[in-house]
Amino acid sequence: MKDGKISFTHTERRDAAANRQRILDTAIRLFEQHGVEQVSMNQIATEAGIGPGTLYRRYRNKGELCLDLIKDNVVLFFEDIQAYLEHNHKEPPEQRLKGILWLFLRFRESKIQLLKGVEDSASTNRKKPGTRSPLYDELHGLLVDLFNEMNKETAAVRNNIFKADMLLEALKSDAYLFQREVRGYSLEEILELLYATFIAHR
Amino acid sequence: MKDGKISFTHTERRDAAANRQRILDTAIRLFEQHGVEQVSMNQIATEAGIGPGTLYRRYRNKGELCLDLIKDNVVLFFEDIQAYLEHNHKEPPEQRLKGILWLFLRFRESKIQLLKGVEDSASTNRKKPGTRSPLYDELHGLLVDLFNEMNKETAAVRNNIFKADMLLEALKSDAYLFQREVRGYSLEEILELLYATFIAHR
DNA sequence: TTGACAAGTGGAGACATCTCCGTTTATTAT
DNA sequence: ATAATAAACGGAGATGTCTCCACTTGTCAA
Repeated sequence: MKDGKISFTHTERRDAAANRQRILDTAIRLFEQHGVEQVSMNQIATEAGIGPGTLYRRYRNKGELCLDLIKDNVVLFFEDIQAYLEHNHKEPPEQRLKGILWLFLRFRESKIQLLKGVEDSASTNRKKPGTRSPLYDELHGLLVDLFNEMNKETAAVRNNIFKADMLLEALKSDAYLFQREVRGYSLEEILELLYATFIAHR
Repeated sequence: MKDGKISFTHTERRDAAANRQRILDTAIRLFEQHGVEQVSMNQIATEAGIGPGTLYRRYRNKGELCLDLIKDNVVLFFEDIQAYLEHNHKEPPEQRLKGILWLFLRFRESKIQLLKGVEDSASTNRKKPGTRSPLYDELHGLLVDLFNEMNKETAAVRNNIFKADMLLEALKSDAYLFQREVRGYSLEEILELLYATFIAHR
């Protein structure tokens, strides 16, 4: 066999793969050129030389397309977290939680437009009201574990699940951009404020 | 002069007022019949017997229409808060904060669809990224005052502004409905969890 | 090679939001 | 009354999301 292509063909036809690459390239170019929010799915389809139906066949909405564009970064992000936790497993959970928040804030900042794209169409477009992405669930699990480590009373688990939900709520595009642009805080200041609000609690 | 009508005319023509009432009646009927999310502005315009342009002339989007439908309730809600605070001004600030949260949760529950309508088009539709409604600012001010009362150190004001932002974030439709429908909590449970997360701290 | 079939395609069109602008109408000053 | 005028109107149409389905094309097995 030449390479992975043959087994790949079983799930994606070769012409389709080519189209997919053209979509991705076109989207990246247009997003960089005009900003994620300004670019419509129609525009992407037209510039990629395909019909709108073809585009929507692959990505059910703009959010899925955005997500595909950062999928690799998401994987790297979780690897970073893994590495960080291993290197710092002796630190107190408060510290490790803060470290994860910092990693997340930097990730969020680096992919700010695409993440907003993902969240926007997720909220407009969800069929099931409260469905969260696997990304959400994975982070949520990590946070809950750390909160549990901080407070060993089993009665607190419910509180910790809730607290993790609230913390993730605070990290959403809307809330984050509000702090960043209206309140005018820097990344570092937001980290401190999050720490004081959700972790320090003396 | 006959009465107040003349000065009123200066701000709203009589035929326009009639149309406005028809819009409101139609919207209420359709919202109750099909649910806020399912009803389009076009549908409202058609059923009210006016053109879409006329509807959009008065309400720049569905959110503004929803807001107009609960404006009276919002006023009542703030009066409730005022009365509550006056009757309980001797209680500790933690208690008063909890009381306000309870009033808010009940208000939110009673107008859940319309509030979601307001928030949805506010987030889709905002020209200025982080602009918050006056409703938001008013509540925010109340919360900050109570947090400040709980912690008199002036250095904490910044933290308290942030904490109030986070608390309001937690009370948004999205986060609230997630707790309600996915986590399966009752109003009372959400109140306790909010209290434990944002107020009790220690 | 070839035929069957699943995978992929494209574009018309259903619907929604929202704008633009020529036309109509209520009101007021004369 | 009537004319002037500002407010209100309505609907065509621009733009966007997303679906549907008749048609085309790769792939694989025979």
